[in-house]
Amino acid sequence: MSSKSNTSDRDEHGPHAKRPRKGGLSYANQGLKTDVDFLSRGDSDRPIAVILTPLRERQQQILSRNLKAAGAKILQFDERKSEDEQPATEGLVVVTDNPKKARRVVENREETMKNVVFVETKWATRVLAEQRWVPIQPYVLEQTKATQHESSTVPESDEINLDTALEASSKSRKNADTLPVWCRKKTCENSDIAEKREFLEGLPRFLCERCTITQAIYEAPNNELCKLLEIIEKKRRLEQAGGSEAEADIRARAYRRASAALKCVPFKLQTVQDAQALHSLGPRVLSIVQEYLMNGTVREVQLMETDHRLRILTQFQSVYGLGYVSARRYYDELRITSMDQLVEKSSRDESSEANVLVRYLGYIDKLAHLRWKDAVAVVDMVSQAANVTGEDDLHLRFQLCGGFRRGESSGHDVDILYCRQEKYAHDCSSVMKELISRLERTGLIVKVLRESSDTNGWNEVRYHARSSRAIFRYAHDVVHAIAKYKGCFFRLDLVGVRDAFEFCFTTISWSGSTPFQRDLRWWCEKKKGWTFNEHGVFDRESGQRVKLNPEPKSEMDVFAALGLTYRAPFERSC
DNA sequence: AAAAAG
DNA sequence: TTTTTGA
DNA sequence: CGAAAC
Repeated sequence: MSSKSNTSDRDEHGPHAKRPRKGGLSYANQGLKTDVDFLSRGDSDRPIAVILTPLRERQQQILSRNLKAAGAKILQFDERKSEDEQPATEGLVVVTDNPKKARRVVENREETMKNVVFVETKWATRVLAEQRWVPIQPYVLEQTKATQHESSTVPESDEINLDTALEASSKSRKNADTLPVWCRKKTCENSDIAEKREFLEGLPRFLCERCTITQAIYEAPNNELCKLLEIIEKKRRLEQAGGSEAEADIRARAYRRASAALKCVPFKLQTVQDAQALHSLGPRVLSIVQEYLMNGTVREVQLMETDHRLRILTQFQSVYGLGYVSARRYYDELRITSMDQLVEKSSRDESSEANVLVRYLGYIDKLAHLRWKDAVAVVDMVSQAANVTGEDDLHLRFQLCGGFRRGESSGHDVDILYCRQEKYAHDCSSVMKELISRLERTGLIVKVLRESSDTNGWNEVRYHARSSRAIFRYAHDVVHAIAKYKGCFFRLDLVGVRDAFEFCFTTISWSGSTPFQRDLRWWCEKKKGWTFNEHGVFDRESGQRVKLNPEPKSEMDVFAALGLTYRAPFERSC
């Protein structure tokens, strides 16, 4: 898109403008047609400058990277003063969670700045979610004008400070000239029903074409409903609703898909009609949605809390090695009706089946959820242990995947991928055994629950899955283990990619989320006639590897080669 | 359970 | 109405 | 080889 055409209709991008609808995608552009520089035109022709302060580190990283990509100029203000490069920018937006502190920081830094506007981080999130300019007015926290501070007596406490500022802001809001252009326009509320409906209907069919930005940073607006739907999903699986396991799975999955679809909606659903406009919500799910909107609760969900069997099954099913089938068998046939009984009886069980279970159950009461920060630290430890031991360097690179890569704040397991560094990529031998032993020696891995076999020697593997008939040279090395960090135990999954060129496909696959992956693979099948898996892309007919050019080296390359708009990991949390 | 294909 | 739903 | 689990 040329910048010239932008200039001509710049005014129409303001808060209130009734913009001409482009291809039916008005509310947000979650489809393929992305206006990359939608933040680059603010007041005059200067880019909009955005300061992020003070925010949690991870949030700041994510917002900063993406606002910049959208064309905004990012000014990093931390406590210590940095150097020069003053932006003589008119429109300065300060994105912050703490207006008082932010104001102090900004004032210390810069006297010449005019028209500073403090906005909630929600604004930035929405801008990115909708991929377009969003009026900041409803999100404004406080407005500061340098001239007004000088005239007013210096207030000591923050409370007073805030009060006067608010007063000033309401005055200056009327005084249009002192404000950046986007503030001069009147409020544009997102309660415009027609616009909402149009947005919902305009969402692309496949989850891999949408983005879910709010998930990683904030609780999404429809989070409560999503959680309820996911509880119903679990319940349907536990109860084996609908006869066979497969039928239960298909029906349960519909609820998961509905939840996933809702996670791409940047505003809170008010009516069933809103929900109806969404893809993958049919009559059954809508009746649940209606129940929720009317009562705030769903009876089927409450059963999960009241019913003893369902409660115990839920506990069992969370144990490594126990799926829905085994959980039911233990409860219904073996009459094991509590976690304590499970621990006791399985320890007396001699079968090899129970072996893994026992290994895991030994840690059951010590297992803890990790925070994002810890997961990142764990990757560091793994990397250290693998490469710096005074022994031969394994030349590995590591990649955090799973929920933590998508920016989720906590999780019960850490997924780490590894392969040889580029210089050593020709070597496809397995290092799994060596890596495990090094991690055991450093004390990170406490117990190996399961590891893939045949890692020695050539190990050429041909997979002839019925549906794909795909062929690849090496199976991935997989380790499921229990690890210990800071006195906490948790599940650690390691995946070794022996053909290093497959790494970008493996990274996409292991970064999830599950619904995102399903739709990505389904999209490949439908739109391209290709089969996508953790090894690469294969032609459905011939089973041959599809030669993508240029050969993808990163996730971004893969999206590009497929013809999909790139979605950052945190945009895949559906 | 929902949507696409037949 | 039948088929498909990730690998 | 198929079921179950991840």
